[in-house]
Amino acid sequence: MPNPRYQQIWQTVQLIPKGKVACYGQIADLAGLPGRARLVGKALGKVPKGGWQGKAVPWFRVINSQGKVSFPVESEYFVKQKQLLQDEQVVVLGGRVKLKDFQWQPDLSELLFLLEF
DNA sequence: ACCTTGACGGTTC
DNA sequence: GGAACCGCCAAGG
Repeated sequence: MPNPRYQQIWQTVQLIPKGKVACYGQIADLAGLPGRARLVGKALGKVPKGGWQGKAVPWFRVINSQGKVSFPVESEYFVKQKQLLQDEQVVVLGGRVKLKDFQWQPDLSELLFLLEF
């Protein structure tokens, strides 16, 4: 079994709606791990293929606080992430997403609803 | 127990 | 914007 903190992070990432993105730090906060953005990065690097508990983990919807994709532009993963985002109408220019337009901003009622399970 | 390593973040220039 | 710098801290070796 994976580290429980990783599970917590994966589950939080699963809440990001299609067509939206979130930052590492934002996920850390929502997961109850404030200040541990880097841990989120580590956890995403260890997402099991095939998802977690039967659901896919949309790792590609997580970018850094500057709105940039956190992979070297020439890397395979950079291309893949960009592709997956664009497939759901998220605009990626120069490796960057306009957070102002695409960042997930759950309101309180939404969070309470999502945590109902 | 010690050390290195991060898919990071905020501040500052 | 972007680069340098420093803080952060659990995981894994």
